[in-house]
Amino acid sequence: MQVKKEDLRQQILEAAKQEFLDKGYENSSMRVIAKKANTTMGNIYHYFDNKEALLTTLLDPVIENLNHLAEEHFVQDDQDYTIDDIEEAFDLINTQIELTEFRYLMDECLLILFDLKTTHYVELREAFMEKARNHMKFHMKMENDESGYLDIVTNMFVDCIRHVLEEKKNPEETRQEFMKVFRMLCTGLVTIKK
Amino acid sequence: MQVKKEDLRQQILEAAKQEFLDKGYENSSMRVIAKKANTTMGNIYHYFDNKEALLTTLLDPVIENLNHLAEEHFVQDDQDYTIDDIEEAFDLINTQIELTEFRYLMDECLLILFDLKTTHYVELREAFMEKARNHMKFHMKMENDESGYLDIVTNMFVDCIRHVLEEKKNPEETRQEFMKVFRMLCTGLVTIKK
Amino acid sequence: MQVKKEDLRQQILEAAKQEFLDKGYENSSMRVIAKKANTTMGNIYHYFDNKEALLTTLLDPVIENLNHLAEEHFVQDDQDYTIDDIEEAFDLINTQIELTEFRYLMDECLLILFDLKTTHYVELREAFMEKARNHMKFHMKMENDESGYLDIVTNMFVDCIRHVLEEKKNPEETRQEFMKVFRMLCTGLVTIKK
Amino acid sequence: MQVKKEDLRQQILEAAKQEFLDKGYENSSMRVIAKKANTTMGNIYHYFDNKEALLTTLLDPVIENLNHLAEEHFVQDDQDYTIDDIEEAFDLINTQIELTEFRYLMDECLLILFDLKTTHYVELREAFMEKARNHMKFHMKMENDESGYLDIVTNMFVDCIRHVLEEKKNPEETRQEFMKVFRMLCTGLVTIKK
DNA sequence: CATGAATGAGTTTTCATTCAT
DNA sequence: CATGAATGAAAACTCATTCAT
Repeated sequence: MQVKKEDLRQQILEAAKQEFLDKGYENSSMRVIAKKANTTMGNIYHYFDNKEALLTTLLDPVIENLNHLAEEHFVQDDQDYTIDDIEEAFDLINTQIELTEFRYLMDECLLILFDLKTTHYVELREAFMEKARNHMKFHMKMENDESGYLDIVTNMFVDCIRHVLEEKKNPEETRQEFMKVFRMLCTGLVTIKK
Repeated sequence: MQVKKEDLRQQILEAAKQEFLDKGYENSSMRVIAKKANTTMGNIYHYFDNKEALLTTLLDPVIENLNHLAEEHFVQDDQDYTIDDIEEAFDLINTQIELTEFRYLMDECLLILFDLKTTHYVELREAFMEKARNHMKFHMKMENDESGYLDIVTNMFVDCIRHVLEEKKNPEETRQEFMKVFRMLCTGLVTIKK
Repeated sequence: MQVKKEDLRQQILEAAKQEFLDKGYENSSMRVIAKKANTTMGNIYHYFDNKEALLTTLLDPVIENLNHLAEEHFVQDDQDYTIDDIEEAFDLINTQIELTEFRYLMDECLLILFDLKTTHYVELREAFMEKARNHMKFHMKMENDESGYLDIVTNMFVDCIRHVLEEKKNPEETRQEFMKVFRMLCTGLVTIKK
Repeated sequence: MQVKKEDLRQQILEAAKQEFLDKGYENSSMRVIAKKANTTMGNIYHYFDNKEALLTTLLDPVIENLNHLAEEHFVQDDQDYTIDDIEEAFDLINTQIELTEFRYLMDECLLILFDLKTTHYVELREAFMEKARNHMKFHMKMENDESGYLDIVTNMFVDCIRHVLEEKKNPEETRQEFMKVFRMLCTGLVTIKK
């Protein structure tokens, strides 16, 4: 009946992750998570201090990855793309995406993060989004009066990630799907700006 | 101090709507809604049978509008757009969007619907999404093996609506913003297919 | 079945007071308090925000009385008593004790305060005790090297109050009992100092 | 790292004693005791049957000492003291207190016993207190109508012990402090009776 | 209509105790 | 002996809902 420590820990985390994805963190109940992890509520507290610790364990690596991404990718000396060199640029991105940490971002826990309504992660998330908006603003040479536009496009980029993740394919398929949608989004953006 | 019956009903609905938007339906508490509506929890139950009745009152018209939209707009004899006639097509849509029920869809309650995790509305929402996917599949002459792609694009379309609504501008501005993002999205789609 | 609001509020407070006296605040359970107050746990939360609010409602007036007492009675221009004028001094005190707020201190809740192990009241209590020690130090013309002695005597004074209160007699009897023990304590102190 | 059996047993007892003194028996948690004893909760149960067994091990010797004291000291053929021979009497007590089991009573566990709110020790404690009251009643030639007075004085005697113990000085200092307060208490008692 | 008291099941969390290893 | 995983009951507190007034 007894499972080895690390196994159960993973089972609990997996159950929590599924519940958080399904119901959202705030609506998930420890009782249900315990049941899904084939253990008791009390026992979960041997592995995690409290409900938020479950969230923390899942999201802290994600936040760290987001910060890495921001530091490494959101650098302002990149070229900006036009319709003329966009194909070329995509080839570059296509290669990068295989090499960089982009793929580490492809984690369902991102969806938990983006659905959160409470906790301090909301602020961390918004801080990242602000950076992403600034990055995109630079790339697209946007004026301040286009800020609403910018906001929407950035969110669509996020949703692009979101929906790729919801497909739950294998990493390679996920990457391709992401590139397909990303390309479409960028093409639209650049064409319209022209 | 006493408010007329219909007024209070609206106040309650408005408070519920704001709470549902802020916290999500499942995380909203009747106590807070009552407080925001300047009435008591008990009194809410004179106007609405239960918590779900609040949701129903808010979402049923939205569902009805979605169904109208599906019946009227998702008809298969529409022209499909190519890069060559896209400008012309947009002028048409631009006109339609002013005349048709599109504008009635521009209702924050849509956001409540799209954030729901439980209740039967999830199924109604998914049914509408399926229709929307089929519609888009036709427009874009997609093959079955592109279904993942299709799914993502449809969701992005939804998010386009979502984020326009979150801007909370006046109707005319909202419509323009929507058209801007919609045009970008479509341009990307069509260009890529070319 | 329904009791008027203020009645039940008092019932709950009385039940809490008895439980706190019996088991100590930390060991008292809301469930038991509810049962003793003939209501449900949930209902207590209509009257009081949480368990500590029960304590606060009981102890805040006590703290206030202690502060009044300290301000009014712990004044340093009092005469100090010697064995020679002690009888005379007692007559004075006997009168004062009838007129001043001393009698308001004769509240069982003092016992709750003195048994507390946690919460911020511990600090408030100790602050008062420090003042009382200083007051007694002045009266008894104590030197610093007698501080241990002082501490003990002050605590015995407190216990004098404590045990008078535990007798649960009517106010007049309580006052007399207090004076009897107080006189004994002071006589011992003064005689020994001589 | 491993400690010899008897050593660990003592460590656990010491940790329990400190916790019981700090938080009271009822508020102490086995988890904290285990941590303070540098062992695990489970392991405590190899040495002691349950939480109450910890208490029993600490308090049974104390109870036994109290019973010895009662049998040996609470004998009714003692002299009774008056104001005239009190100095002489104190010299006697001062000697006795060094020789007799009085010193064995000077055990912090007494404080645990006097703070207990539950368990059968409450009854044992009260039984001892009753004997002590009877003893003091005899010494002071009290009438029945002075029983309230008696109760208080006995409790003050207990508190006298309590506060001496809380000072945590070395045995000799403790004895002297006790004598100082004890003398003051008795002087007051006897003088007043006069 | 309106109030807010009342209920009971739900929530997260803690705790003494047991048990497999 | 020792570990720490596991359990189940109890803790404080919340919440949708009902009902007396």
